[in-house]
Amino acid sequence: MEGNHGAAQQTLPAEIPPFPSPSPFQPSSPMLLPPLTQDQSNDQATNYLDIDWVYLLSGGALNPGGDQQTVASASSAAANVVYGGSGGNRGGGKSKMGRVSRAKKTVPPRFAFHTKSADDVLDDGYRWRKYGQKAVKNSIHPRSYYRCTYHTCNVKKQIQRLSRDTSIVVTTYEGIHNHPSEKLMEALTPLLKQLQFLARF
DNA sequence: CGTTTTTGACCGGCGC
DNA sequence: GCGCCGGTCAAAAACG
Repeated sequence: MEGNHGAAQQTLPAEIPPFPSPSPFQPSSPMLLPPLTQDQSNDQATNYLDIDWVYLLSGGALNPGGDQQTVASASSAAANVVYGGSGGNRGGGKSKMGRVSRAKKTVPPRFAFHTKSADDVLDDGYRWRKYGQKAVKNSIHPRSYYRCTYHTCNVKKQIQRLSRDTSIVVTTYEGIHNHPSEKLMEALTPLLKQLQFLARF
């Protein structure tokens, strides 16, 4: 979000270190959100947490007491994306401005995945509703914005492809779900029932 | 007919 | 203060 454009502009880290090895990550396997360090809300410093969980889950070991990959690298490659505004004027033609007070500017912790997949949106067990799409600078691929459709859940995620390697999809999560995913519950219900049955003895 | 996607406009922050 | 830029809104279309 920190729109520092000029010298080094790159909000999303286009340079998360890639996997050392192809991880056996299946897009259909439900993922639990890993524990996050609650942001300490530094004044204006965006607390950018960028961990390659796929790498971690696939056997990559962290140094104890060590530093995760808190990468906030910014690379600059000047290239202007020329995409003309489409002529067709369609939805969204609003000219009123009395918008209700927006959410405050709190920057929840974010973390990104690199996924090698042919499909943009990977099935993580939650239901997402797309609410935006923007062209990314120095990339021909757009970035898509999704939001969790659960009633009171405000988790968001962004999906974009690397311009260089089209097979790499970067999924950036923002926030923590306050509810279990229906797919997870569906998978867990038989186990819970069996657990209850066994607990009677 | 309800839900999701599409897509230009709008908003707020930041650099100059 | 202006303009760029990334993120969000919301009307209409698309989808089932």
